[in-house]
Amino acid sequence: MSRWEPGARDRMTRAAVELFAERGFERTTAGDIAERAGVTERTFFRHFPDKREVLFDGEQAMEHAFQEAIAAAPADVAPIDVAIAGARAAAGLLTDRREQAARRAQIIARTPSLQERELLKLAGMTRAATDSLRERGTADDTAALAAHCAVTVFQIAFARWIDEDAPDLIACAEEAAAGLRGLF
Amino acid sequence: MSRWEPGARDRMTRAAVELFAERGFERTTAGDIAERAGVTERTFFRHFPDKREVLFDGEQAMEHAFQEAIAAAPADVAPIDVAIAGARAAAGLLTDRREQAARRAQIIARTPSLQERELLKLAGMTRAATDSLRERGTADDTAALAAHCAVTVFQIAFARWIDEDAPDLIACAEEAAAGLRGLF
DNA sequence: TCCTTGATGTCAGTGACTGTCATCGACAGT
DNA sequence: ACTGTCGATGACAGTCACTGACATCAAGGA
Repeated sequence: MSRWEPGARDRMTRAAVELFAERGFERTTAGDIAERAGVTERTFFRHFPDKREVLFDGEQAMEHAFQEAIAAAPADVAPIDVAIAGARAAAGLLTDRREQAARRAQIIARTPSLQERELLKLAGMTRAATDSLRERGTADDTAALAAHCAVTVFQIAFARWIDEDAPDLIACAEEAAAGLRGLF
Repeated sequence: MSRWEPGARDRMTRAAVELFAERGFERTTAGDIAERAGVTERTFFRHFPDKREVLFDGEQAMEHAFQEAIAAAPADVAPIDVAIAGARAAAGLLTDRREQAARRAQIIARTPSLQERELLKLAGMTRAATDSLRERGTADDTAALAAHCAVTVFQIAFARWIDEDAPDLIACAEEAAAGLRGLF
């Protein structure tokens, strides 16, 4: 038996989501989260660089899925279709966790400072997608535009999935992609 | 003659830009800015809700220009073209101030926390554009997609204007819009 | 047995904000 | 000129997000 209970990081994320849902993000201090998780505030900040980050712990996985799907696409597919395939892959990581995603989205929607962080993560996805497209030979400008479009598809699909009780996130992404094509 | 020198807000924005350029955003305290502007820290926070906001004082004007251009567009123009006309209008507010915009962009590029704030402002522009498109009868989904595309055009045009010494922001926007159409 | 390592606790400190109250020039009404 | 209100500011204390430095202690290896 170790000196401390294992799984501290996981306890902190759970405690944070609970407390944010109960009192809201701003009315929850880092000390509150740490206390509920059975650690000190200092330990909280050793695991998370700031208080917001505790809500964005899985984002890097989506970025990876996005990038790998782009890298894996056949060479003769058009950049916009490659990028959208990446968005679909990222969406695939969420399909099982709809309830959790909805709770998280509700907390973020109520808190401007968390919206900022979410936008930064989406910008990170955009940059990652842009880089992946470039590596397969897409021109810089085209890559950036296609990546932005794909992230837009992801965002709009996610919003509809949560807000309108749509059953399947991937289907929402297809719809959004179709809508995008329909604009031109 | 009044009790305090007038133009306190303007002095604070100037002082902030100077100090951020000299030492960087994080190494500048709100008290530093206030001191150089000849006021107290408390007064700084009466004018700006937070330290970052001092760099984003003119953003609302761009949002208005964006919205009004959308509202003023003829009824028979396609939504994506209306939205891009909005982006062009917003860009028009910057054409005269290239130097200032470049300084600001450099500060922001060095500071993640300022990037977050900028992304939030861009998201505000997207929402405003979406609302304006809806008001002229565009379907919700179409409006959101077109607004996202227009803001993307704005972003990419701005980046090229600053980074690649392009002479004219509006011309950059035309190029970006053409590139976007070329994706489909 | 001793030493190292890794995760944690403890504590003091900085800086971004916020609430509250006092101050004081300007301006209007008398 | 007298007076009262108003708006912008100063002064000050307080909370909370973070950070650096050092101490502690279980586990595992030499």
